[in-house]
Amino acid sequence: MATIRELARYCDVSVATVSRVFNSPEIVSPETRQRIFDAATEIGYLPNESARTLATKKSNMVGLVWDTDHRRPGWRHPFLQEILVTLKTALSAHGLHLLMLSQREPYLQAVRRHNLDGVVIIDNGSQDPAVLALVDAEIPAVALDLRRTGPTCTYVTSDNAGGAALAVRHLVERGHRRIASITGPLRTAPAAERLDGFRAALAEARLPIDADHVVESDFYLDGGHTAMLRLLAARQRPTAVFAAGDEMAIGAMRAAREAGLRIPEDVAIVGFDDIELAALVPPGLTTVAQDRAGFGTAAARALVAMLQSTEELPAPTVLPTTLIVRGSS
Amino acid sequence: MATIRELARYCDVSVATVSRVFNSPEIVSPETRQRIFDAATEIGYLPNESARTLATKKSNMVGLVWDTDHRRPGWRHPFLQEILVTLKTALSAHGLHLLMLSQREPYLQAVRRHNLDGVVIIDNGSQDPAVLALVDAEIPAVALDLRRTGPTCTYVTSDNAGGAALAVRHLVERGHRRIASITGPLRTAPAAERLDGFRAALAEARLPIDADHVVESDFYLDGGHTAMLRLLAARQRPTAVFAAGDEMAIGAMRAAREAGLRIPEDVAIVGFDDIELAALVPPGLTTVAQDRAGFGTAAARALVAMLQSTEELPAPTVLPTTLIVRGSS
DNA sequence: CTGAAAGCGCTTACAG
DNA sequence: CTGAAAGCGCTTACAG
Repeated sequence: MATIRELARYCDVSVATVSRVFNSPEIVSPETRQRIFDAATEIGYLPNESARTLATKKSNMVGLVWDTDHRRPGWRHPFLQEILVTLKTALSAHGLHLLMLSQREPYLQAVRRHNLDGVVIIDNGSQDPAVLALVDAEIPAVALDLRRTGPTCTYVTSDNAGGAALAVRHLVERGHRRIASITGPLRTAPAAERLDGFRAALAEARLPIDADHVVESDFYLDGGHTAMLRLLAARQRPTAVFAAGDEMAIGAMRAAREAGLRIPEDVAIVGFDDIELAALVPPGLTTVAQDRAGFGTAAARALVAMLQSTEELPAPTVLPTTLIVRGSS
Repeated sequence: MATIRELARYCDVSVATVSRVFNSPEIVSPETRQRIFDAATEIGYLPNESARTLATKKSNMVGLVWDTDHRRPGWRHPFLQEILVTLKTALSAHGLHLLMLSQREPYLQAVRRHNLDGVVIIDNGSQDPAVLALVDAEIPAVALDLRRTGPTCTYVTSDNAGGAALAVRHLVERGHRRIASITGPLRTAPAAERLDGFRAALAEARLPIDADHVVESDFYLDGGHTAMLRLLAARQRPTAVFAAGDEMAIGAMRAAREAGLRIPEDVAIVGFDDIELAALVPPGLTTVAQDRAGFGTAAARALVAMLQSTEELPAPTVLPTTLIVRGSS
């Protein structure tokens, strides 16, 4: 590994000039600039990032906060992979790398030790104090699926309420008047917002909400199954169910089928997320699709904007949702 | 952010002593050690990683090589999330962080610029020269699902051949004699190995392999569907199909059903991976389960071993597979 | 067990 | 447009 000193000597210039060639090429004369670039590739010079970070306090790395043990180990984000791919790609375009933060150490410590430029927070619904510490410390941060703002914190989320309303309006159009909902854990923003959208759309249609017809669940398949059992046992059985996540919706479908009900004739079901399975499980799950690629690119855009200017905080991004009608409704 | 100098002055010792307290606590006297530790938390001192890396040439970061654009954008690893979670957790326990490497720059360059201690390579089946460069450069590396070794490179993989054999023997026991296979892309190690296992198990049972009965596909659902169409059109229609990936198996089931065949009566199907969907798609897909958590933990173990001693290269890890019998066979 | 000092490889005012 | 020099915050032989 050649160092800046070696390259400087090789080109018979000072290290300052070499440094400038890599950092502000425009301020050095075209000839020497080119000569240094050529020599750099010739002798295989690469600027050492640790040294740069030490000198500049900027690491060109952003931390990824992604709490993995909090929920049950098998927890699967509906589209974590897409988020990572799009985030990584979009950040790369700005020379930023993603560092996955360990949970064995407070995130804020890791941010400081590594001079991270910012963080992306994938929420898991926990009110993690380590995450709050990050926001309080005014680290540039963008949260996903977590409506948190601060002087240096913005967020990107789906239009959860709007998506839920889409689902409900669709059911209303199909003639349903007794519509129930299986919610996610209401401490999580997406679950709470989808419930809000559900309520708002029913109010809009002037339909009452039976207290028995809202069951809080956990976003998982078995949870949806259990919740559906409760709905089927309600005094007034709903004719349609909006499950705020596809896994729960599929669990609910299973419960309905086990109870001898036909889908959608006896009970219609609509989910949320549009996971791969939704298209595959007969008769096809009607669901609300999120903009999977949007999360990563919007998060990267917001973060880069914050890093480039501390002047104005980027506005939160609310990604549109779309209804996908399949056989279950 | 307090620096080592400030902490040293605060404790009235030299910076060397402070450094020792954090790096080899045993060589400093218990009293001053404790005094320095206490003062560190008191004034909020955290060692600066860039400075440490610059001085030691070790970054405590390992690169994650994960090619995301090579395949189609929507490509989903059957259990990428588990790999990331287990890898991250296991590496954290050794104070190592995971840096997701950008593809805009040759991996080797990033490794050098950031002084990465090693890399974990999640293969995507491409013969990526950037990956080979890593191995040639003798960077400590562990490859997943890619049988590559070198002076500083080992791997972890499932017992793909053994798993395929499990599937075939099961079908043979069920009385099948015309068994076909839908393979993954044969340039990938898992696909090639599963085909080997398929062949070996048929030979073991003294069953012939019809040339028409091996169709190369792509690990995806639609690919499995197309491949199954070809198998159903074979002169001798197979009575059982081993699809070397669950997505393909599910595509094959769909094709069979569309052709009016009953599963498993008219045609039995066995997959590989045990994705979540396998249990959910009626009548349940018999499949070969991999040790999902094993990849990450084994990879971390191997890498840590390499980092601790350059003496002996850890042997490759071959994770056992298990047959999970469901309704499709 | 502890300290003084050199060195890791950069960047960036400050001069010229 | 370029260079000399200080500084970023650590670690680690070398002495003692």
